[in-house]
Amino acid sequence: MHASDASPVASCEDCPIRHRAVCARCEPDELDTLESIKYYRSYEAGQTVIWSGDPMDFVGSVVSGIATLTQTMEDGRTQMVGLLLPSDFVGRPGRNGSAYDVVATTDMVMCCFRKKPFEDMMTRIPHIAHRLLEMTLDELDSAREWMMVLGRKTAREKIASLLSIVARRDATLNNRAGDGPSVFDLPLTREAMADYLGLTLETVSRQMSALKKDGVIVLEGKRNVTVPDMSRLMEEAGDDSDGGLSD
Amino acid sequence: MHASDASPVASCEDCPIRHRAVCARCEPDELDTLESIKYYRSYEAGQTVIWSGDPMDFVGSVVSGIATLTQTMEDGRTQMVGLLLPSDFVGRPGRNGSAYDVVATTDMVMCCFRKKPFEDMMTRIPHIAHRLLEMTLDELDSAREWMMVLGRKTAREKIASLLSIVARRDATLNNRAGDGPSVFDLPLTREAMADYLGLTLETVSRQMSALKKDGVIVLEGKRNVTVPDMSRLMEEAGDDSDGGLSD
DNA sequence: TGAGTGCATTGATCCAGATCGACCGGACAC
DNA sequence: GTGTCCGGTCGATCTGGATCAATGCACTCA
Repeated sequence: MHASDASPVASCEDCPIRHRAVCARCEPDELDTLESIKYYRSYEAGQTVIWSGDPMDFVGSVVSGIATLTQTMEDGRTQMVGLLLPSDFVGRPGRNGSAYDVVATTDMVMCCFRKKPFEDMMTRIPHIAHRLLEMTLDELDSAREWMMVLGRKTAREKIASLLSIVARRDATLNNRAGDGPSVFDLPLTREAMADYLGLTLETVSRQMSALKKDGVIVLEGKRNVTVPDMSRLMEEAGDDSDGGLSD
Repeated sequence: MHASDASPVASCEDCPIRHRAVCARCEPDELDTLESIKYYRSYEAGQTVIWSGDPMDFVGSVVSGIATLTQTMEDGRTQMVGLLLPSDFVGRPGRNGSAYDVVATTDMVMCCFRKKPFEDMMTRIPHIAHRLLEMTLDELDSAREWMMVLGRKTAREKIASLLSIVARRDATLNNRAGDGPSVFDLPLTREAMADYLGLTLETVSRQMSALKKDGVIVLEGKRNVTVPDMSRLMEEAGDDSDGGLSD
C-alpha cells in the first residue's frame, strides 16, 4: 500500500490551512510559485508516512487529519515526541533523514514539496523562511512545555494536560471560545495516549475512568469527550493560568 | 546586583564561539555590522538572567559559562527545559517575554544585542536568519530527545544520558575524540541535575554512587567526572548507537 | 451464529523512585 | 574555637504507577 496522489484542494487560495501553514506569510505571486510545485499525498489511518532513519525526499504540511511523531529505543520502548495537526510542518530542510517515525493516526492529507526545490524556494522567498522559523520556535515552546508534563506531572495531571491541549487546539480550529464547555473527538487510542504521556495504557484507562467518575469529563463511547468546565480541567492539569502547549 | 558590562572579547574574529553561534554563517562585512551593535554582559554563578514572564529587551549568545532554562508550576514543582552552553542562543525574536527563568549556574558571559536592532538585522542579513533556523531545529531535536529521556528512561539511564550529553558537548568544544576516555567538570548541583531529569536529588545522588560503584564513572570530589569508557556509558544511557542530544 | 481480533477496562501484586529523616564535611562568620 | 549554612550521602519506609493477567465489548469475516 502506498500514498495516493489525489488533489483534494482546488487552489491555495481556498486551502483550509492557508493562514496557519508555512505559506501563511506568502504574497499571491509567491503563492503561485509554490502552487506550481506542490502536490498532494493521502494516507490512510495507521499508515506510516516516514520511517525513522529513512531518507526523506520531501517536506510538507498536514492539510487534514492527524499524525504522530514517535521515537523508539532499541529495546522497543517508545515515546511520542510530537502530535501533528492540520497546518503543522513535516520534515527538516537541510537534513536528509527523519529522526522519528511519522505515522498517520487518522486518514490524512499532506501538501508536499520535493525537498530540493523547497530549499531553493526558502532562500528566494524570505517569507517562507521566516514563517518556518516562527513555527519552529512555537514547536520548541510546545516541546518544552511537554517536558514539564513528562518530568513532573502525575498521571492524572498528564491526562488532563493532554485533554486540555486537544480541546484547545480543537477550539481554535473551529473558532470557538476557549473556556465554555467543549466537545471533541479524541483522535488517539489509549496506547497512543500512553506513548505521548510516558505512561502505560492501563494507567491511562484508569485515570480516564477516574476523571469521568469525578465529573471532570463526560465520555460517550471511547473517543467522544465532553468537558463541561474547561477551567476545572485546567486545574486538574496543574496549570490554572494557561499551561499546556502553546499553539 | 546587576550584570556587569565588561568586554572580555577583543573582536568577533577572535571570539571563541565565532563558528558555532548565530553569527557563524556571517561574512566579514556582516560581522562588522554585528560588531557595531553588540555588547557584553557578565553574570555571576547563581544570578538570574531573565525571570519567566518578564519583558526581554535583548537577545544574545552564551560566550562562556553555563545557564539553565527552567519552568515552574504554581505549587513549586520545577522542570529544567534546557541547558545553555557556550554558543547557544538566548531569547526569542518576535516575542516579548521569556516563558522560562534563565539562571546562570556558573559565572557566565553573554554577547548581547538589543532586540529591535537584532530583528532588523535578521531581515537584512539572511545568513543570520538561516543560522538561527538551523540552531532552532537542532534545539527542537534536543528537546525531543529529552522527551524520550523524561518519559521512558529509568533513573540510572537518565543520569547516564545527562553525563553522556555533557561529556559529548565538552568533547566537541575541545575537539577531542568522541569515544576515548573523557574527563570533565559537571557544572550542575545534584538538585539541578534532578530538575533536569525529573527526579529527586536523593535519587540522583544514589544513582551517581551506583554508577561509580559499577565503574561506569570515576568521581574525584563531587563535580569532577571521569568516564573511562564512553561506549559503556552510552549503553547505560540506553542508546548504543548514538542517542543523547545532537549537537 | 460464532470465532477471531483489536481496543478498553478492571483487578492483584510488585517495585522503582519518592518521601522523611539523620548525618557528614567543608566554607564562612562571629 | 564554635555556630550554622549548604551541598551531598545514606537509610527506612511509603506509594504511584508498572506489570501481569483476566474479562468485556464492538466489529468484521466466514
